[in-house]
Amino acid sequence: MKDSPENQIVNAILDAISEQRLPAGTKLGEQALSDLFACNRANVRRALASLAAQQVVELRPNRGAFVMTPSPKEARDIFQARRAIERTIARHASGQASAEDIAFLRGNIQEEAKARKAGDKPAELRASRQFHMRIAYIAGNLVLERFLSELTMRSTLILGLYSPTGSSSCAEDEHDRIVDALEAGKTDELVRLADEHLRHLEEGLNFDEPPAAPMSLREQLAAPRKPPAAE
Amino acid sequence: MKDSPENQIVNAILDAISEQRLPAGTKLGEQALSDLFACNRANVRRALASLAAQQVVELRPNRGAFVMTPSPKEARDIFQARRAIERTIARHASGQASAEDIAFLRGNIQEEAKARKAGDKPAELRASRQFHMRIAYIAGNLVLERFLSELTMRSTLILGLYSPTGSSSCAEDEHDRIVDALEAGKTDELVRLADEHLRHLEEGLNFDEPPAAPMSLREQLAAPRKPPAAE
DNA sequence: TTATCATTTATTGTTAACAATTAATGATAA
DNA sequence: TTATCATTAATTGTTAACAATAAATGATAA
Repeated sequence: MKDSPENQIVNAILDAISEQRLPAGTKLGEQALSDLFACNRANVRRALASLAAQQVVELRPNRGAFVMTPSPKEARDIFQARRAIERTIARHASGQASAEDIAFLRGNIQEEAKARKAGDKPAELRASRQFHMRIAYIAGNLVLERFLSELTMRSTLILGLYSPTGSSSCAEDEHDRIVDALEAGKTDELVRLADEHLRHLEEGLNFDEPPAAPMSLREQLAAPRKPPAAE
Repeated sequence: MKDSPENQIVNAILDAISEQRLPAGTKLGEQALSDLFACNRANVRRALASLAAQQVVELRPNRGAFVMTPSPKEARDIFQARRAIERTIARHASGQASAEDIAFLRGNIQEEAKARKAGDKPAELRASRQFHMRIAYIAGNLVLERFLSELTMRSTLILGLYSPTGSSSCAEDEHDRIVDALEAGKTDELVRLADEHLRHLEEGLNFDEPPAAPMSLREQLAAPRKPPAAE
């Protein structure tokens, strides 16, 4: 029941990105990946080609693969697309949730709150993403589910780049009300809540400051120490 | 200014599918492709991996790559997603079209009509697809544009499988009215027209009969001649 | 004939070696 | 010291040969 090496790599990278362990701009060397997953470079290359097709990885010729760095314009497009898709998902999920679905979502909200209190950002992001993806699952449209999966992934990169540390995640009371509306089958309200929820998330972004650090291992280690004299 | 071999292959296959020259289920052999595009198999494999990530090609382990054969359920999901995305696109394109855009669209409608009369199905499909994609371009959201590109591609495969030959394309008068509403900036009407247009397209599908032919070169050549005796 | 099985053929999957390109290092000159 | 340039190292891109798997063919037996 084991996955192909290619899928393993793809999923590992997607997981890492969705938990912000892999920041935008990180180089994904072929050698490093083939060592890590104990496979040949051919598999690594196919995995990177897949990720590039999903716009999660950027492939620069003769330079290698890098985690995509979304521009402000891309960020706007992505959130606009998310609203369109999640509104549709909300409309089709409304009243379709099973008892298990509702239980999962309520548990998920608590899990996210706990992670936030504990300062465990990866767990918080993972929970938040699972919340949105579960509703997509309830809606029962695999195409929209896949699109949303890609968009949440890229959203995480955007939050990592343009979020003033802290406002990066969803407001939990909004998730609460979404589940209420979903369970009650109040379609119009659910759609409105989903739309507003995403608008709030987008409003928390700040594109004025530079996109943080492009980074490389060397720079990450060289940055902390300040110049001894001068200023 | 030439593309990488990988992009060449990807674009050639996408073009062929979008004009129904490559029907669903067609095998895409690595050797055949590397011969055709005068490149090594490594490039072919990356191209196929990209196409698989876009759900346009199915990758069966140890069997090879095949043009995706959408199931009825997938067909429904795809058209549902298309409506959601094209409605959003219509809303954002409304009133944003330049004079060139309008001229292109009107010219495109004539082109499609001409191709239909001439019985040139590939040209008709190409024109129809360009119509939808141009409106996506006007809307100015690259993410939605890419999603729609994928969905129109898969729609073409669906039409090839489940369309009772003839009703396979868009009604041209609908395209006409869409351009009118787009030019006039009548947003609500435009969105309604776009939605109805896609519903009509979907209503023309017939899932009762078997998905046509799975086919292989040999079967295609063997089928026409009937058994001489017996029955 | 029909069905089953071994053999052959073709295709995909894997690996390693080599070439080409780019980044990094260190030397030289202003 | 700073800038420029040649040299070196590392990484990506390409190619070919080999192994593994599945399909096609043909032979054998019922």
